[in-house]
Amino acid sequence: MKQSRRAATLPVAFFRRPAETVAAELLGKVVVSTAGGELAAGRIVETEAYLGYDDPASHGYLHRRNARNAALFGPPGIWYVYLSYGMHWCSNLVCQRAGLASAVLLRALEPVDGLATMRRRRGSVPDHELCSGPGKLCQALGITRDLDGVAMAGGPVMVLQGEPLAPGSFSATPRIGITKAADWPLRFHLVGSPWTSRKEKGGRFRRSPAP
DNA sequence: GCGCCGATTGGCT
DNA sequence: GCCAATCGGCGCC
Repeated sequence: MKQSRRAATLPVAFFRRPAETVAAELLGKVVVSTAGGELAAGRIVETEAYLGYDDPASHGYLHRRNARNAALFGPPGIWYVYLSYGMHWCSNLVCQRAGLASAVLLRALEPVDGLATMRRRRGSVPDHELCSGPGKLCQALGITRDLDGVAMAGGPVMVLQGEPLAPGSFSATPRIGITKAADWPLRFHLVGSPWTSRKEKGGRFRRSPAP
């Protein structure tokens, strides 16, 4: 029986590639969570790639492995979830192959389903701030350490095929919130999306300097 | 609208 | 003791 393209879960092979490639291609895909017994879903509009043991910003830099980041060294297609600044959960999808410590951080979503649940979980914030950051989207989707090390396919939080993106609809910019190798252009976002963690700068969104 | 700062946990020096 | 892949509140243009 033929499955609808929209409803198909991404195959593990999708993640068996460099994090940079996966990060770009995750844009437009839909994350569906049933964590906590409630449905919440969003379209991915912003990601960040962490390349592996030779990326100074990766938690697995120089193969540093500990109790917190063990899932990062696991097989492609599993979740790596960690606590940031002692307060916020951040969700990654492991890429390429086990042992490389390569992953993609989900940074922002456009809410598409379960808005009432997201609003309740997030408190009173405007809708464009429900999932506009890695910690915020985890709170909105009910993601916690429970998801760490769990397979994406068939698990409580899955990524589905979205509509194909038009060529040139995304852009690569420097990574956010880190001090090492932050300038590497490994943050990907849908150009012009109002759902990202940062407002668009430059181009038509900013007045040109006086001549 | 922008920038600074504190909250709070865990792993490392 | 220090720092971190963050967030939200507050003060000041």
